[in-house]
Amino acid sequence: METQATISERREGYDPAAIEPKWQQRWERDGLHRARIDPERRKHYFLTMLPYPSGDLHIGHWYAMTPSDARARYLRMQGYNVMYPMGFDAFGLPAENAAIKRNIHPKEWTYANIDRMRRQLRTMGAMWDWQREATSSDPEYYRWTQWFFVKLLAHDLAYRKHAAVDFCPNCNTTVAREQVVGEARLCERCDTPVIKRDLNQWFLRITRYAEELLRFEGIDWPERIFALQTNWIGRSEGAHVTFRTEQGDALEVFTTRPDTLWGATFMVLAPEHPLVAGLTTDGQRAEVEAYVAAATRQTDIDREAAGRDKTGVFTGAYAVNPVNDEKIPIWIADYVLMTYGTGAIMAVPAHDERDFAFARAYGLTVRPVIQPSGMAPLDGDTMTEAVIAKGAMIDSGPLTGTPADEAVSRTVAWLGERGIGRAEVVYRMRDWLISRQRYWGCPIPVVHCARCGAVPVPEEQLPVELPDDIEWRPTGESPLKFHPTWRHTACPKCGAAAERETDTMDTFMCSSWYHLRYLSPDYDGGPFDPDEYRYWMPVDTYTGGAEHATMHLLYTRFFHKANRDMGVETGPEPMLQLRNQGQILASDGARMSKSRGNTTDPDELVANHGADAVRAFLMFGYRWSEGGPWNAGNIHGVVRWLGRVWDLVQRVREAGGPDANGDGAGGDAKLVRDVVRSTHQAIQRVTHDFEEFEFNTVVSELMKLTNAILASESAAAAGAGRALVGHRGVRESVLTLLTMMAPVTPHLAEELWAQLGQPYSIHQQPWPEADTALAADDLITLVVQVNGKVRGKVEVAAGIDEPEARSRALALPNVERAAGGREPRRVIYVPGRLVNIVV
RNA sequence: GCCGGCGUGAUGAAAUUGGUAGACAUGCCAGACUCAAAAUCUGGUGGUGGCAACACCGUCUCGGUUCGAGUCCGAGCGCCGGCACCA
Repeated sequence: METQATISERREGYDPAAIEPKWQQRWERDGLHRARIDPERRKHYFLTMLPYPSGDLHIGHWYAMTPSDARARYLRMQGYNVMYPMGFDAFGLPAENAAIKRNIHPKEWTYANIDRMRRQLRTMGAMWDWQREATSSDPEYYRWTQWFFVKLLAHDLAYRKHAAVDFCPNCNTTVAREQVVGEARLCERCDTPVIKRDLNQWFLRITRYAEELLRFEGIDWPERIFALQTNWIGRSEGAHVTFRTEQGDALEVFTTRPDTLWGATFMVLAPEHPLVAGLTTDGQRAEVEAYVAAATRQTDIDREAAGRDKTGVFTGAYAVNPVNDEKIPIWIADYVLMTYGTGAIMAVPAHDERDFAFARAYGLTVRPVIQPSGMAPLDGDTMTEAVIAKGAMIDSGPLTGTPADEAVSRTVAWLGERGIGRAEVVYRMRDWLISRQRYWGCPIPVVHCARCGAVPVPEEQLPVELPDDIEWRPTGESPLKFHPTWRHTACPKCGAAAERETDTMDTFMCSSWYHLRYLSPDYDGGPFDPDEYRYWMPVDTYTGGAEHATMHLLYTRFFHKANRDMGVETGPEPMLQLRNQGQILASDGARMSKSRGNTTDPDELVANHGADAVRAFLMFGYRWSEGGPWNAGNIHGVVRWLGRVWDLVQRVREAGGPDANGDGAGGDAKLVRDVVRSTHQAIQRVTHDFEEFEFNTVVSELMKLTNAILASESAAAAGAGRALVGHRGVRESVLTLLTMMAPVTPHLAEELWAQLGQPYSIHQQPWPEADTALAADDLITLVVQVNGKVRGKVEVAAGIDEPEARSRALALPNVERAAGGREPRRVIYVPGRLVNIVV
């Protein structure tokens, strides 16, 4: 760090600490970043995921935001009317934990952090329109979060139910299924294993949108996100089949293999299945009750661990298989989950691994009803594993002999005709649990009335505000519950004394619509101003981390679709293009964390090198989509580059005005021509790379252009000793270089632009257009291969024709030697690229 | 088990449609400037052999297609991420 600090400090002139705040203030004063509706211009809503105000901006924020900013700036120079807003996802646990630990109010903690982070964010020199800032913990904001909730409730998209839910004992609150991570079932926030609790909680019916959420047409998002969301939603096609118990109760099951129905030799219910108690015979009751009790006590980790020995108990009851009226025993076992399908299965041990293991463990019949081709005839008594492969149906009553490719469809049709079953699609995704037993969140606007039940707070009474005076007790219940007065209110419907809901909402609820609040953060006639909505929505580009794939990114799509169906929004999707950046890791490859002490402080980097260097380095040093370990040394490259650009511009100034040296003559003319060509080639590549989010090559092309100008300059100096930079073409190239640098290093570009007497602001200049003719090479290097191996190169005129290229290639001594006097059998000529001589 | 992604110098990484592998940088080596160092500038830098011209090898491995493969196809290995007793 110490050695790097000296680089920019000692360079004469270029002092980022002086120029950066100067321009930031000027841009702000001039409202350069204000985004206003302008029907005459193409709009572009560029959105970056908003930060949680944890206290300090870290390098990850810079990595996510400054390349995004560069691209937003690029688009503005391309002529788009760009809106680039910023805000804070300000509700959440850390504030409350700080309150408990340090006795500071969450509100105070949060807003102090926001002030601090806003200051830090400004040092990035990003083009955020701060007048569109929104903070989710402001009552003016969460009024509308509540408004959405009430709407969802009115449209039956929110409901309350008593259920076994995931509870984090460390965060002291329930969490959504999406917020439980991995096989170990850890809390997404704090890595504590979650436990099950039976609670009355609020859910949003995201499952109603499962099918639509699987369709990604018309949105340009990474395939990876589609895969993650598709996995998460977990669609399964199969059939719903109604069995009957001997007593006549319907026993519903879902199966993906209706073609194996004739092989069902027993049934299995989840221990929690509502029919268990009624079905169990007196003889089996004690055993069944003991098993149910044991299953209830177990955690999901134990219960859902694959590969574990199967256990279960016979209920004493029998079911009737509707396809053949066969009587089969009903068991209970914890490998069947109450939360998926119907909580009951038909067991086909011959064709399902789990059922097979269970059947062998308890001596139940295994009956093959599918015979895959090319496999020896299956024998239920001797087979050692289930046969999953599809095959022709055997031993299946009227459908015996149905070939593999028709087995499922014909069975489903057959079931339908008899009213026994129908095709069904089942999803793994669950409804979104939004209740949180915490204080620092958006209150759920519901009043519980003894007579009227759960009554939504009327729109005109919103927001239901959080009380400031609150005590924290780590009880696992909402602190709001212990407030002396807050929860007592009158039922909005009947006026009787009633109690407020004391749980608050999942903060993902707040962030599901923040892009709408940015449209008009001060609007109070609705969550957003419809005029702003019509102009700006949908979001054109969205950038942020892929870790939100099955949480925020899924929730926000759901929210949008629900809003559309409720008449609040329009269009199929909220965000058209999504790009994910990777993560900056510590230099040892581990995740950066304050507790590990391996973080990189962006403020310090800015103090040492300036924001422009940090921005440029973060773009240059990584594939943006990948990220990687922090490497402090590599920033030297961009620091040096910026210094060279600065020095170059000083020499251009010294050389005088635009016409100081005209266009040059003689040897200089060629050098000027080289510079111009490099410039137009750079425009082509930089433009392409900005479009593709390839920021590392954006910067490397800009460096290359700088190097090309410097190389021509020193060649001229070595020749005639004149200053090449005085030529109009070179001066224009330098201006073009600055223009293309403007999105990457906005302060330096603006400063040097001004120093060259150009009109303020460089950020309002049009993006340069490449002239194909000027970009064209007049000399090209042809690679000459013999039998596909490079044996030489020739410099030729760009317009060379094939016979000429061929004879030039064959004339090379090394080529002659490699050919060894043999006659060419074939010559492949790729114009502008190579000549391959096959002998 | 299923579904994604990735694998290139000492390091970060480049490489339109298959067409000079390693652009642009970092680091390192040498030189210039300096009393010296830093900074800056110049040159070199994939491996092996050779004074050199040059040759051979080289993009995780093996095989294939092709005049030509980092890129396409097949099989495999390794790492990372997601899902998973999901019927």
